[in-house]
This record gives sequence, structure tokens and C-alpha cells, in this order.
Amino acid sequence: MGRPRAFCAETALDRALEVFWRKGYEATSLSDLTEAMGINRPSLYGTFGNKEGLFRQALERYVRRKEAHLRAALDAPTGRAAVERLLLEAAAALTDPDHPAGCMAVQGALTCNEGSECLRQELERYRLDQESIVRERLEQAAAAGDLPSHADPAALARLVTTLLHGLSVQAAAGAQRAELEEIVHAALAFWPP
Amino acid sequence: MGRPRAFCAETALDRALEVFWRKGYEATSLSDLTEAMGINRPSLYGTFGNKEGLFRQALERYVRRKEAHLRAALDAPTGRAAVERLLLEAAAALTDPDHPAGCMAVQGALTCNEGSECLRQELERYRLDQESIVRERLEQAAAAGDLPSHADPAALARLVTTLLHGLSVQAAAGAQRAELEEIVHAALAFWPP
DNA sequence: GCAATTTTGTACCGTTCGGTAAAAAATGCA
DNA sequence: TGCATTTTTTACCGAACGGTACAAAATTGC
Repeated sequence: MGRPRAFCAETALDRALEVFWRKGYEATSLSDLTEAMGINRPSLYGTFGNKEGLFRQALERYVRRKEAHLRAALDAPTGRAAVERLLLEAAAALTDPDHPAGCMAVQGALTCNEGSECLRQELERYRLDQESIVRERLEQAAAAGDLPSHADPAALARLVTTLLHGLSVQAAAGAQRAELEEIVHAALAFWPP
Repeated sequence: MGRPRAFCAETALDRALEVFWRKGYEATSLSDLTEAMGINRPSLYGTFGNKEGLFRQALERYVRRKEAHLRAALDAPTGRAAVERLLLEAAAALTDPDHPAGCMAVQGALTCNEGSECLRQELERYRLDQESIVRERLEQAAAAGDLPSHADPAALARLVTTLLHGLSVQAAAGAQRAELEEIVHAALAFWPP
């Protein structure tokens, strides 16, 4: 009972997600948020707690989607093919013109330096999850005799995620999709077929 | 003539550099700066213009030093050895306990989203310079028949700098030197000796 | 239709932000 | 010693920040 809310919370959260993604946590003001979400301040606080809570929920939403894409991309026949697909799809996603360039978690991790330590831990957790997903796929590949002889799945997973973060920085700096794909191909040229 | 200034501008600039490096551009307040630099506001404005000018000069200082280190690291006998030294020294520098973790240019590029577009261009320029330095060394290596047959120096230079940016993100997220070195070794394991 | 309850709109809170006006203090030169 | 010049100090500016008090409006259960 009570007065029903006049907006869709999920839609509003998506709008907030986009703004945080584009401007970073600190640089996004409550006025930016309420304008993009089409609601006013008390509604925001009533529904999402406060700015940090809103960011946390937006990030959660972003991470869930990203991890789903990540798992889907890794569903390729060989270890090499899985990593290739992963990196090429990342190159596309990081430069998708329908969204801000780069990765929200990487961007956000660096834009809430100090201040809310809690947020950094959240972002750290996301990056570790991402690494685990890649590592599991590579362990599976190793068990199938499907990795170069020198490769350790754990170290390789860290290398791949490091490359992903590097691609994210390039994208945020304005690199185009084709440039990122060139980088991916240069990397995969070292990986025997 | 006139009253002499009571502080060393270079020392003050180094203090400001450290604060910007640690907190990012937007998150650093004038109070943070004046406290760290040991001067008061009008002295800061009289000497460095304004916050953006101060950041620009601090970044310039940082970049000059970094590029000197970069060129020195690349002074190794082979292309492979040059890249190995470059990456290993980056792993050390990015986690140097005497300085904030990560790379100021990467950190700063992402923490001054929108707002001062001019700053982003400055940071873009730095990253392109870095890439050029690596590319020149790799072209030299290619001329000496010192690169894997599949490798294009330009694409390889972009790959190396992308890896550097990824390492910077890992460092900023709290990775230790040994972890970064593992990543570097995992990468170099793909590069035939 | 009348409470009870929840959301809405408006208007405001104290704090901090980047930046500056104005006068006092310290120098070189006459 | 005075004058011009530059830096220092102190105090302040308007604007924007994140967050909230309060009352009007809209719903459900009775």
C-alpha cells in the first residue's frame, strides 16, 4: 500500500549505470544522476540508499552481464579459440558505440581511489572473479592437452585479464575497435595454433 | 627584485605530483595540494597558474622521467631482451613502495574523464610517445632480424604498451611486484628466445 | 470516505570546492 | 631612506557538492 512509485527502478538503475560508466564514481554528481534517471533526489535515496549504494547496485548489474558474456565467449572448442573469442569480443564490447568506452569496473576502480575503500574491494572482487572464470576454462584446456607446453593456466589467466585491462585503458583513451583487434591478433600470433 | 619566494618550486611540484599520482586529478583538492606542498593557495596560483596547470606541469615532470627510464630499459642486446627488461622494470616501478602504485598517466587519464578534455589529449600524447619509443626499438630489432617472423613492430609495440597499461591497472588494484613478474614471465614464455 | 502509508515535489541544510581581493611583509634599486 | 615590485598571509567569494526535512499527493485497507 501507499503511493506507488512513478518510475521503473530497473530502468532508472540502467540509466545510472550508464552515467557512472561514462563519468566515473567521483565525477558523477547527484544532479547528473537524477537528471539521467528522470527522478528526484528523495526518490533516489528512498529506492537506492545513497550515491555509494546506487553505484554498488549499478556495478553489480554491470558485472553480472559482463560475466555472462565472458562465460559465453569462453565456450569455444580449444583453449586458444576460447581466448581468441574472449579477446575479440572484448575488443568489440569495449568500443561499442552504444555504451561508454572501456570497462566500468576498471574505470571505476581507478576513479574511486581512497575515499570509499569498500568500493575498491568490490571492484577487486570482480576482477578476481573474472580471472577465475578464465582460469577454470584454461585448466579445462590444460587437462585436454590443449595448451602450450610451457603454460600454467593460473599465470596465463592473469596474463589474459591483464591484457583485457590494458585493452580497456586503450579503449577509454579513444582507441577504435580495429586497433584493439590488431593488438589481439598481435598477441595471438605468439600462441601456436 | 621583489620579495623572494620562500619555497623551492621544484620540490613543491614533486609533492604535488605525488598527491595527484596517489589520488587522481579530480579527487585531489586544493587543500590536499597546499598541505602537501607546504605553501598556501595564492602562492600556488602565482607559481603554477591553477589546478589544471599544476597537474599539467606535474605530469610533464613525471612523463620526462618515465620516458628516460623507458629508453634506458630498452637498451638491451636483442628485441626480446629489451622487451623483457622493459616489462620487468615496469613491474618493479609500478609497485615501488616509495611511490603510489600504478602509472600516473594511466590513472590520471581515467580520473579526468570529461571535464578537461585538454588533459586527456595530453595523456593521449604521452601514451603515443611511449608507444613510439617501443616501436622504434622494435623496428631496429626487426632490421637486425631479431624479431619473430610473424611480428610487425608497430603492432607489437601496441601490444607491449597495452600490456604495460594492464600491469598498471593490476598494480593500482593492489597487485604485488612478484605477481606482476609472473605475468611478465607468462607473456615472455610465448616469445621464442 | 476516512485513516494509514508510501512516494512525490520543493526547498533547504552544512560542507567543501576552485579561485581571488586586499593588505602586510620582504626584497633590489635609487 | 623611500619607492617599485613581488610574495606572503588572511579572509573571503559564489557555486556545487551529498544529503535531508517537510508537506502535498496518491494509493490500499477498513
